[in-house]
Amino acid sequence: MSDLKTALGEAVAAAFAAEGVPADLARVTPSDRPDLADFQSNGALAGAKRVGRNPREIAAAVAERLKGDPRLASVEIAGPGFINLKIADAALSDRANAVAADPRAGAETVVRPRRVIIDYGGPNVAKEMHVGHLRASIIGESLKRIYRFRGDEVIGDAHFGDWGFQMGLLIAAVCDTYPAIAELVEDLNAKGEVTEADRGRLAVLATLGLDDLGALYPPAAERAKSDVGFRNRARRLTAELQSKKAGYYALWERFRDVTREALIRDFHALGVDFDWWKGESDVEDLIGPMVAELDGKGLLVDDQGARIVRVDRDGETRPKKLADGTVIEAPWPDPLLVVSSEGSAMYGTTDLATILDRRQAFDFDLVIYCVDQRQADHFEIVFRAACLAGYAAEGQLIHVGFGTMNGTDGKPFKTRAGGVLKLNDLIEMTREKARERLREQSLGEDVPADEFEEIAGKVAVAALKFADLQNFRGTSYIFDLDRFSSFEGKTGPYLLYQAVRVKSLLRRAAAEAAEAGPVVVAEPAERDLVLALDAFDAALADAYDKKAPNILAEHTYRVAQAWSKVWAACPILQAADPATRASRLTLATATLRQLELALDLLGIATPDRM
RNA sequence: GCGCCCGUAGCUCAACCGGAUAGAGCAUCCGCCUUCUAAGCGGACGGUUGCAGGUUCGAGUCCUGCCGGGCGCGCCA
Repeated sequence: MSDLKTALGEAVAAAFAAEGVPADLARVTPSDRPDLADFQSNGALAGAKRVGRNPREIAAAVAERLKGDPRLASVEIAGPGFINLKIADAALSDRANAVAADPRAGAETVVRPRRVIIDYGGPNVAKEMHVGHLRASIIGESLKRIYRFRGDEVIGDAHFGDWGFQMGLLIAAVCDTYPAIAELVEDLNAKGEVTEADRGRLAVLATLGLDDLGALYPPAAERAKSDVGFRNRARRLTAELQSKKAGYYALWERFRDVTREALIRDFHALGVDFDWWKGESDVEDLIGPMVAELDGKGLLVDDQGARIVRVDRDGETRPKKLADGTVIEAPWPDPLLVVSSEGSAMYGTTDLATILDRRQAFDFDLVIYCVDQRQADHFEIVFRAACLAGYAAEGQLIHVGFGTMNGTDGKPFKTRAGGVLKLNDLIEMTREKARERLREQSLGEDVPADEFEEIAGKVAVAALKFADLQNFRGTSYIFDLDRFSSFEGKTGPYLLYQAVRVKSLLRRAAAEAAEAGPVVVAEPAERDLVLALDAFDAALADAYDKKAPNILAEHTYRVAQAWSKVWAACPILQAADPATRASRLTLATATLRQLELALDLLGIATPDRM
């Protein structure tokens, strides 16, 4: 069952073909002029040049062929050759009934499902989430849901940053701060293993919380920039951890576990859940054999003491400025640094090994990296290396970049105090605002305390997520606290509110034993609502193809708005006659289903009341 | 220096392979609750799409050059 746009597209294509104009030009789109038509086709304009005919003449001939179509109330030609189509109310009613009867609310599935991994979220050990993580997790989560709903087999992977130089920094900082832990770690290092007898002593590690780690890491990272001795020590500790020295490894396990546990909880509160929590450490064992394999394939080249894979193709160069100021033509992209001059694996090495791991664990057709746009060059290099190594085919690895969240000064967002705003603080702030609003509605007295909290949480998450998702992912935007915690206008809570009003209405209808029946579209507001509902599949397909949840967000808002207008203009339970009431109840049910479904695909849960 | 992204209403953002009169929300102003949740609905105000050229029947969208902003450019991740 296809939507009106597709069905009309086929009819127009047939008419074009019959006129000898390429049918691929016969695209039907929602009308730019709702006052004149529901849909339009601009194909005659594009086709005129190709076939050497006047566009209006083509449009007239096509229109003539379309006039007999019972689904069309009118076919008109306007301007230089636009074909304007107005749908008959009966056809609109049919479509509404079809959407109402469909558990998927009119959405199709892909013809050929793919195996897809979506890498998103970007959590790291010892780092509490801040507002910057909002985009990374929200966009990826929505893409995961959209892809899965369209029929692909999808794995969401958090790709936990738990292995690397930052771990050495953290070990140094923790040992300097907590002598008892330092003593235990040295002891275990000396023994070379952790035995059953050490169980009790390990309890001291359990006192380390994410708060402690979060407080220790930033100053340590800062110190490493200027203090060469400290930096070298952290490097050494990193290497010793990576060789799995018992004490450091035990300490690191605590870092990993305490962080992962807290992050899983925080992500879940945001409606973000991963299928895989694979860490960078999980591919550590693959790196040695992988390097040997790359070497065997002749891909590794020695360069300034390091080992690299060149990924530039013939003739790909760019002017490059050297340290001494001279400019030379150098290959581009830069090579992938696989082994540093100190013999350690780098960021890109781990990423490459992760691709290999994913190939082995889940024979993917596609991996989507939902990561900050700033890493575009890095991924280009890694992807090319992966193709050269034979881990992926051209086009199977995609970087879906997103812009940064900036402050009003145009730079990455900072609080007034100059620090980062913790994601949990932002959520709690918004949740408190939701509680206040609920108390004003005096809903607080009517619902149990736990439901009250649940509603406040859902409203807060809806506000934050929708505020982000309505922006195209690729562009940076200015983070405005007021806008993110706003509940009126084009916001998440507005969308929830529309769905909740329908739920309330349907509860009442059930109590009055009011029956639903066939939809018969009559009022202008009803027409607009059905046209909005009809556009679901197109929005979904577009969001899928472009990996852009904002397209679905926009659609969802339109449906909510169209419903709100019906609500204001068309009495439902008090409708003039039983048939109208039955029709509107069906329309309400269909709208609710699509709204809840679309919101769910955006990662937003709908409460029963608010 | 080189590359990528961006510049649209007072503010924050949209705009479907180039199409008609560039759309929303917020803010401001004016209306609408004895009837299904007013977190709502209706209306008004608000634009030389950074600037200058070019391609086209037609450009916010494509090309060139400027201006302004953000980001990136092997031994951090």
